[in-house]
Amino acid sequence: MSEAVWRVLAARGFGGLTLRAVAAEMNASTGLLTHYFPSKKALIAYALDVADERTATRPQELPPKPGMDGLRTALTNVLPLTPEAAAMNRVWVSSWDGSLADPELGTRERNRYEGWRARLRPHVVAAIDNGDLPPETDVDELVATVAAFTHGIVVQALFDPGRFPAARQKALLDGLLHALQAGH
Amino acid sequence: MSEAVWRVLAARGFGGLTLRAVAAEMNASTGLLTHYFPSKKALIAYALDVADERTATRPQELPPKPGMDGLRTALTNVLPLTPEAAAMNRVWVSSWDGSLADPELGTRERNRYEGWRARLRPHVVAAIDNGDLPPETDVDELVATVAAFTHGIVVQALFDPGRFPAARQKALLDGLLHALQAGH
DNA sequence: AGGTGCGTACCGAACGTTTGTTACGTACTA
DNA sequence: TAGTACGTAACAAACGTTCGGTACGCACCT
Repeated sequence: MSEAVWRVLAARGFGGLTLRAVAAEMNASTGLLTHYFPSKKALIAYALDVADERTATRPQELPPKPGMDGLRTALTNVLPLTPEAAAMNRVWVSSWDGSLADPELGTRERNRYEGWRARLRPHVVAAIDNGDLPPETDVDELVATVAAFTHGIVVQALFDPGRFPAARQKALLDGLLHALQAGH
Repeated sequence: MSEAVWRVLAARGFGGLTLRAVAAEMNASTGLLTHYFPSKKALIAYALDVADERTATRPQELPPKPGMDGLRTALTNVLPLTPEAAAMNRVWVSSWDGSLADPELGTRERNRYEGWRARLRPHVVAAIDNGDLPPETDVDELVATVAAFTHGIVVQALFDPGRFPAARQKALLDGLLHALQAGH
């Protein structure tokens, strides 16, 4: 079931997520879908769950050590460096259309962002403790900054993969982190 | 006509852009719409034109002087600091769903990004000439970086306006630009 | 000057398709 | 027997698209 939903998501985005598309993808009837989902909104919610889970369990590079390197790794793991990672990012970006229109989904996306920033926070704190970042650094501001930068690179890379190959994405991230260190 | 299209876009996003919605918005029939647009894709293309024009002619703060201040102004003008600017950004973000699914629209969005970066470029060059940025700065990398950061702030602010009020958005931008100067 | 022809602008209705949803039937299981 | 797990069929609504018809204006002809 989650497999079929994900395949539809990857192929057509959230805008192309329909009961029949999912049913066809698993060679089943629409009755099966309505049996498990009382409404379309429930299907969308489940699709977001699927995306959440695929995001959480995706292959990730483990942070080598706390601090700046850990932060770099955490952000690198988000970038569309592989076709699979690109597909995942495409799904999330495509979800923003509906999330901006529906307040309920908007709240969910806001919480998702909040969770991501919360997961980034310890790395920044460790980087400060390590002396990689100046002690007077405002943690929340820096977290929001690197999160913004990373998603900005994601979007640009999705629309122009030729101009933003994996190597450049990583170089851009390195450049930003280096600049933020300020006292190297 | 462009007024009606824009109202639909602002209220329901690109996902909610239908012939009937536009027709209703201008108290006309669907026949009028099909008279001017041979297909739905033509309507979408026109809607993107409308969005492009509203973006180009939106009220902007003029760059006080070339260099870092000019770059800051150019980026500030993009941020969703007012309800109108937020509506405009919402429309653009909502357009990404379709642009990721349709190759033709994808190319168009890629070119739009390219144009934006090209417009940012002179400011970066001037900043280097002024000594605001180190002479060894890679212009294209820095342009991509500030563009990424800005759009990343846009998305976060759209989903969490409470946590990203205008003052914080500007403070975050200032913080980034300050960090990029590196030799103050 | 006045009729005629024709392209443009638009309406209103209908078409076929796709959508989400509902209802009903059937098989299996406990 | 009761309940879960589906399939099949139909539904109304909304969609993009097509089409016949009307009104208007401008050129042309006599």
